[in-house]
Amino acid sequence: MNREAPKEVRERLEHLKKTIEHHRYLYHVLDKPEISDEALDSLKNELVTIETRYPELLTPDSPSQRVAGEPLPEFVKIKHEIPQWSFNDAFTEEDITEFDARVKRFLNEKYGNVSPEYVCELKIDGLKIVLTYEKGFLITGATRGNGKVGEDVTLNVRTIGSVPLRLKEDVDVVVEGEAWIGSKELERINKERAKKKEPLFANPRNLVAGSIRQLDPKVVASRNLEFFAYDMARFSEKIPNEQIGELEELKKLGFRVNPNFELCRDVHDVILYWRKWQKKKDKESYWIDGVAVKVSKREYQDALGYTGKAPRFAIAFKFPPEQVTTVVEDIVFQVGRTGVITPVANLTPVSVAGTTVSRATLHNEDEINRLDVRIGDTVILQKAGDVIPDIVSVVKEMRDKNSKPYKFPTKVAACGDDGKIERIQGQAAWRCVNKNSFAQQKRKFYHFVSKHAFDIVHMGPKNIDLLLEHGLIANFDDIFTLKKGDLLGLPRFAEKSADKLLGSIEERKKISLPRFITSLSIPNVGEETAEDLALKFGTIENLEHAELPELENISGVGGVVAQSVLDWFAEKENKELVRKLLRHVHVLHETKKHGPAPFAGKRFVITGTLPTLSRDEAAQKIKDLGGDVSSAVSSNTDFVVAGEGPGSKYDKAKELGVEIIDEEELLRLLKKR
DNA sequence: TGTCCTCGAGTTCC
DNA sequence: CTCGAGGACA
Repeated sequence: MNREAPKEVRERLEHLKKTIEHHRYLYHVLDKPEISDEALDSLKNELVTIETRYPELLTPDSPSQRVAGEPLPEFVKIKHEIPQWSFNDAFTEEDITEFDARVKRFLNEKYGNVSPEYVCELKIDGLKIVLTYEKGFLITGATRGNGKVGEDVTLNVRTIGSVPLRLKEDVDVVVEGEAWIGSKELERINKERAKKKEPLFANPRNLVAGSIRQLDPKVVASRNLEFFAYDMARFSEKIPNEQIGELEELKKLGFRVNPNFELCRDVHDVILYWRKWQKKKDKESYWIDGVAVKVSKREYQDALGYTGKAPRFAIAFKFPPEQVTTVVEDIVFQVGRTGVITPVANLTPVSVAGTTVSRATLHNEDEINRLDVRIGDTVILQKAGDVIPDIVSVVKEMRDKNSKPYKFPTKVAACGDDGKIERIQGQAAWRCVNKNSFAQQKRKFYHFVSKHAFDIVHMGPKNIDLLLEHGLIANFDDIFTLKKGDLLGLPRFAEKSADKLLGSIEERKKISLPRFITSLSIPNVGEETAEDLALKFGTIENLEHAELPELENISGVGGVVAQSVLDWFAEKENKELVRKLLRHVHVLHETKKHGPAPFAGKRFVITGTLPTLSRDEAAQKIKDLGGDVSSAVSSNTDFVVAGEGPGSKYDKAKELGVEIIDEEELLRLLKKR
């Protein structure tokens, strides 16, 4: 029994309906989508969820009641002799496991305990086309339409190079496949359209659908469409009894078949294939939105048959969407190590690109204004660089009439004291006026023990919080006077964990000068600058007494950084801190072994996950031989070392023609010298 | 002064 | 990874 829908839900439903209708109109009628298909899907999903929960709210005019793919009136309709089923969808590994169990249950009745093999093929994001051949000649080409009736697009299909007009054998056959367009071609066409001030295509599928449904075949021919065949029916010869055989047969007849299909022994292999392609999907020139999974044996396929709307022997195993919509529940503020205030949106948790996201940074005040994001807004969310959640835009149609622009606060409680904040002229960030807030202090501690500073392995943010809370540490040097007795009184701390923590502190009582400088949180001085300073001054005492001209003399250090260093050492407490730290810590003044430096002047950038080395290890090896490792690719970069799953740097390197090598090659270079 | 490059700082989830 | 800003160089 359902409760009656609350007012908020009814209102949200109305907003959803209007918004979806609006974007559907932009997409299908005006051919000018403003949001991605995935974002629109996400809104539709929410609509269906609400309607399922509260069936009394479902009305016939709801966008959820619209049948997709009705043929357009401009085209002659073709009745499909072979019904064109659509596949059911699986979105998660549980879904696919359940599908496998269902298949086995069904086959069990007839064949007993069998374990069917599956064929996995890439599901290309294009437009499904049905080709009918008689005696080897192409007779018609049709869109899928609603599955029973499609549009006759024969003239347009004939312009596609990879669709054979005549087969290699004089057979009758109906072939199904996907028409698609490569991303390069999409770019080319969009460039041309931009010149003519015509609206751009948002993605390849829009372009394919738009092209195939062109009334003028000449326009279609000017766009380089491609075609992959994947299924056959009504074959006048014998249809092979395995799905793979069918693909081979299609190749023999002269079709292009996507080469990345695989025969999987069981559902576990299917999942591995899916995971593999989820990572690799952006490397192909076509768009892939999932994996088509089919029971391989034709006999089993026939036994499984069809439900009312989809085959039981196959399923579309979709990749997680990379763009979804969600709601901004609140905007909160974080205080960084330097006192910078970062606004963060708390979101209704959603799954995007395979992980659940509940927070996203809003960067700064300007970004909030640019997006015009407000609390309660429905927003489009994606992952920037595959990791960091990023709010792309606000779905303004979903916004309440009474909502007002978000006003950046004048006070942030976490800044302590009266919470006052300031924004320095010409800078993007607001900062706490109070430089000693607890929040900021905490962040400095995180930095002090972090990997590139003191690297105290078992001292993470959790433990820092705990120690601060219990008043066991207040200054950095307190870390080195911790006693076992102090720790044992803390929750979650017993013999073992206490020993471990004290052990890792002990290990770091010897530290290199660059790391020591990095750990101090001197504004504008990071790892790289710390290295430069260490090289120039040799000891922390020399650095402490450095003067402005000396500092500015260093390449990479200008007025701002130099003053920043001077200001830091001018503070009495900071001098005191260094003095106290040196009581417990031995700073190694290693005389740099100036071995051979064959990589001198060579600049490297590392991206992705390397097979054996971590990125830091690889960087160290390069630096040992005199090479430079920088974080961004530019025309000055000599080599990009790319591993598994590289990001935008890989593309940038390609664009600039920078040499790309893998770990193996890097190691070879390192050895050779 | 303008442009390009590099570094610092902040970020999320598992 | 991305953004902003500091620094080098023409």
